Amino acid sequence: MTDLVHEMPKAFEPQEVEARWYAFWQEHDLFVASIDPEDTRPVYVIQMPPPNVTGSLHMGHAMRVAFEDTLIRWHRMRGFNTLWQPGIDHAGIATQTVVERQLAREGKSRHELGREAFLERVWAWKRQSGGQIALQQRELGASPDWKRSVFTMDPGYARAVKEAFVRLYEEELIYRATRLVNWDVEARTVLSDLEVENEEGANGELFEFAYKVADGKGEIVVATTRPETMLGDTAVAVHPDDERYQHLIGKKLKHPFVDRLVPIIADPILVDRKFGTGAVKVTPAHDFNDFATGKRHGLAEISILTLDGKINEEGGPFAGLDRFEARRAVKKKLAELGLARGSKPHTLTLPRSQRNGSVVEPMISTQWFVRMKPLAEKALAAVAEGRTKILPPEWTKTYNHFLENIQDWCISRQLWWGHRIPAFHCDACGAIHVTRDEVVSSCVKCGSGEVRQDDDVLDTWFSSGLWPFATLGWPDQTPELARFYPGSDLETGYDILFFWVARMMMMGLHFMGDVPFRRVLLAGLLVDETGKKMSKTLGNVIDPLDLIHGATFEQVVQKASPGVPIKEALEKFAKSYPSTAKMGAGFPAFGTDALRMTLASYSPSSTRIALAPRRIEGYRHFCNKLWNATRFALPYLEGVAPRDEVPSATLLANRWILDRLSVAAQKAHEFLDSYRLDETLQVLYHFFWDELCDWFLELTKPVLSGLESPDRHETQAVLLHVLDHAFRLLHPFAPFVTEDLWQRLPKASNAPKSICIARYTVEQDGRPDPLAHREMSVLQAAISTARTLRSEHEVSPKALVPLRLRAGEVWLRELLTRESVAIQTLVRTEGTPVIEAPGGERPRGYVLDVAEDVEVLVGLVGHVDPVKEKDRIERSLKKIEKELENLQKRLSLPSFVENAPAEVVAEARTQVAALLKSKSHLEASISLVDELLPTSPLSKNPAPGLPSTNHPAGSNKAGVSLRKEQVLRRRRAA
RNA sequence: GGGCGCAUAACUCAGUGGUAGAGUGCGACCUUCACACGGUCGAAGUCGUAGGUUCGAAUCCUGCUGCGCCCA
Repeated sequence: MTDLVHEMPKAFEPQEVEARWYAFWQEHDLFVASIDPEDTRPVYVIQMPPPNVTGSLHMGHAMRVAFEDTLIRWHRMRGFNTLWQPGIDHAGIATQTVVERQLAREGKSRHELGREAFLERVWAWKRQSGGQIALQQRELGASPDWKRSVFTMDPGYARAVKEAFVRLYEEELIYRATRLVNWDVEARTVLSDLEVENEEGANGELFEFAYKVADGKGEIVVATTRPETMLGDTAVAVHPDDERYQHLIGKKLKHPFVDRLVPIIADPILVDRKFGTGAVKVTPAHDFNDFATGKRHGLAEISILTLDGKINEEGGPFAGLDRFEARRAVKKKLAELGLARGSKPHTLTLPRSQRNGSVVEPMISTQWFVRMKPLAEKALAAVAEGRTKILPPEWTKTYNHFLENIQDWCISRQLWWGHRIPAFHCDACGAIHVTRDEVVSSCVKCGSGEVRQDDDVLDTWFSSGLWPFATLGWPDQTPELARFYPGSDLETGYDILFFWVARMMMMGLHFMGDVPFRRVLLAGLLVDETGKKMSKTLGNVIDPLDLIHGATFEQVVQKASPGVPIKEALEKFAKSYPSTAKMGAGFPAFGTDALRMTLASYSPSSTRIALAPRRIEGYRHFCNKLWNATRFALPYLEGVAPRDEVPSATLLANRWILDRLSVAAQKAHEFLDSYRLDETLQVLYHFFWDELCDWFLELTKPVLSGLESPDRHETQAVLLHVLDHAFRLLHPFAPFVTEDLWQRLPKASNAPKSICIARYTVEQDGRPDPLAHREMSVLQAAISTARTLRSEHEVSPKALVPLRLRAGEVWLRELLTRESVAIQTLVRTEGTPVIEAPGGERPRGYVLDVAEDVEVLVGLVGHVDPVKEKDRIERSLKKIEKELENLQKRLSLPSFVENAPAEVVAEARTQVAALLKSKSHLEASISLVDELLPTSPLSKNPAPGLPSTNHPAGSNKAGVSLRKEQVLRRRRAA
């Protein structure tokens, strides 16, 4: 028997366990989604947000796995045909940027290489590092159907993207237009509105300068935060009602640098009379408000910037300068001309590229757009009608607001890496031909051979928007599509609600005629301990694998702040994670299971999730607890025959733990169903640690270590059953440790080969037993009370104390007698506790407390310091008196008694009665303190009588947790 | 400017009208034959602030302060 114990290391070692099981799962093909027509299981589908091909694993990915894998494993165990669709996104700008940087280090540019060679280079890089994340996701225990993994540049996927584009074009939902767009001068591409981040509170200056009136009479002073744009000014606007400028409206100004006259116009929309000088320079080609103003007044749109952010030939003497150099130069020149009118500090909102942080320039450009209104209407309706539910529901408002105010979506990008737009331009006649054909050799309109494909590629999010059906073979009608569309749950961070979720909704509804998923589960964003987003700049990024395998802080910060001197990086890191100051040299190996449970333990409604390494530690301890409970149990399970039905149980502990199992399973189901992984985990943690380990195992130890007997057989069967089901319940959260331990249990010959496909525990796998619950709560209260008495009197844990339990009701005495071995063991009593009817004299040197109608008397002679004891009692008395006062005050208010529900009033009265009882006990006890001395002079005197033993019924209700019960009892008792 | 959210124990967080909870940390005792990654017991919170509604408010309403996010 003892050999089994020695087979398991004393402590849980995650690395060793994790390495074994993933390979096992893959070998046995446990994660496959079936398209077998004979397979009639219900279907459950999650589309995994595809990580970027460039990306390295970060905490966000770990969180996706923690949530989605839990839901997938849960459904798989419930007998669903599950599809967790994995994949990788080609991530246009991000990937192109990475490869361009590599080239730059070699002193080359993509333009030197040419389009074809550059793309070959990107593919090579993709082949080399593109599978990295998928491998790391395996370390997180993810269980998608890997064989179905899709890359968004796969030929099949590319075909879907092209088809979607062509159809939308044919339906006139895609069009080409010249607009003012957001230009990323660093990446040299247009961006959609969503890819521009507005940096609020940026420090800038408001620079003022004068335009001279062309007729030489006077000037007008304008203010700007971007002086260089004056090179493109085509008007100056004032408010039509502004008396200061009435006489100037309609006059012309002389541009100081270029040969142009600038009209003064009146515009009530653009101009805020109170801002600056009340006169506004108008640059239609480089400002969104000015663009609109230009349209209202028919102004010329003069673009002054090149695609890489330099001043073009329209800038006269400033041509060729970078936009920021030009800003300085223009100011200097204006000053030289005596036109500068000073500047003052000004906070402004700077538009920055989400991708590279460069300041975005509004530019006039011809691009492809998607007409969003008709698509958005359907997506709005689908959520309004409940065809797709958003959880937590607060996000629905945000979703609606976005779609109700949606602008057309610019989908073309001036990149090379991506899905090339399937449009062909004729250089002879200017015709545009959008087609599914790979090659177009002559113009369909004029027949000219001067035809070339559009140079641009599509926004990556355009292809991502097709994900739920393009991964399943669309536009073909595949068996996969028939079976797995629509998906069930879509889980992701709320930050891509607009980018991805809303667009999938629109595309899914448009192309498939149905929503892409039934529920959208939005999770918060991981931030550091100070609440800041994780970013390279702050140096607060944590590689989840470092938490799983352990790492020194030097190793951690080398990844968090690459290239930064180690000391500086460490400082940054310590600032972001103050709690790590107490963690020594680095993170210990917490293991995947602990990390996953930690991530799952946050409420889904929190928008920010501050990763606290200490919290992970708590779950590692929990894994160790699972491990050691099993290590304890295994020797007793040798030769026990596993059966699928609930074992019969006659002993209280056995009946009780089956009751608890039933409740835990029921709650687990309820919480998982409503996406409360945190609540589920809390229930299971409590079930395993507090109920199974602290009470059940402790209570059964005497039986298990005893001789063979029907009781022992029964207990062994129950022990096996509850461990088996505890592991099943926890498996979706902690796949590795539960698989390992579950495999160690004795199993029937027809048992599933892995816990992954074992049936998930349901309520009926336990056995509800209200009587056992009631009896157990009495037993727990009696034991806890005795322990508290011991401890509060500072009796050494080693000492054995005499114990007497007195109860008026026969069933209670029978119960306590039946459980006297357990009581003796758990309280550490001297001999068997005496169970008797109340009313007898209190023996000398015993202290008394009451728990659930049971008087608990602990003999303390020789164990206690009377002075300390007196102190203790007085402290308790004070507390009780305060509480009594509050309760009695409430009860004396007629308004309370009349209006509050009867139960609440009754509860208050019960509490008062109990408190009064405790109070009199305590008062009696104080006078008894002296007799606690081993040789008390008072010993000759008989102990004063104790108050009546007919205690009112306790107010404990079934269902009150042990902790709660302890609290209630403490409040009442002394 | 508009909108959303958060503020609860030292820390990280639960808690949708009945008088405060968890994990970690802290204190005391215990190296008891599953686990010191443990056991038993304990201390610790005017629930950001000021009002209001209510018999009763951490919870509902309003104002304020601080923090965060989104949109324009």
